[in-house]
Amino acid sequence: MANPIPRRLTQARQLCGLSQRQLGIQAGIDPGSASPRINQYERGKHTPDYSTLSRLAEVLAVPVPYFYAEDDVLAETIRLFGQLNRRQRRELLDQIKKNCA
Amino acid sequence: MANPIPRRLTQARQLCGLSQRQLGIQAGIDPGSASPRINQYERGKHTPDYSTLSRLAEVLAVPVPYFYAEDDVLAETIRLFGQLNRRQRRELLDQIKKNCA
DNA sequence: GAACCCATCTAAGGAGTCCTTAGTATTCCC
DNA sequence: GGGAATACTAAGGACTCCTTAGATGGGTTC
Repeated sequence: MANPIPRRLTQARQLCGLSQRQLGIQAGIDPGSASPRINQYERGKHTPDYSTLSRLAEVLAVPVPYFYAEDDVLAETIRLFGQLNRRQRRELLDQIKKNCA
Repeated sequence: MANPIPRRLTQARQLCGLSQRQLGIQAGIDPGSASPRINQYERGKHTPDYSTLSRLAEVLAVPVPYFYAEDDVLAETIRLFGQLNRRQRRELLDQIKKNCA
């Protein structure tokens, strides 16, 4: 199975209407290397470490695990989870537990 | 924020009742280096690449994104999501969409 | 208690990956 | 054409990982 980061990163970035360079800069990457780095990530040439991924997630307003979801339904579930408040998250988890039992 | 992999990996491994070495071997790592590698992952000394993480996830029966969940509620949501069938997953996603709208 | 086994953990260095620099190609706008 | 923005790539020094070798502590058996 292929690393899902390239696809997820591109998806989320384009949804935010950012260029590769802009995304990198907003995530705190040196402006001189922001463009190649994000490009390398999106093309699967290299993989960002956790702290980089964490800052990218913050800029793109998605939870970090979103980048690692192969399954589209799981990816969307994770993305929307990030928009719920604490009570809604708990309620959601309780509901799944019922389905599993 | 700290990388959640160490904590999640330890949690999932212990739930399966495997030793660090056993987990590594079952994930296809060379038996001669399985023990130190898993230990380094669990202690946060090093980070596994995607293909390694993917094989660990398979052995431990969790989705890959589970390892990257900082939030405990999200972690449990992702873990249980992996145990649902396709229809249940769709239903779950539809439910979240209602909550978001 | 000593000899063994198992699990956890660590140091160190060769092997491998990433980040930076420098640059190309394409498009769009003036 | 000239300028600016975007996407993209090669190459090498900088950095991280994987492997090897071994230390530590807890059981168990003799």
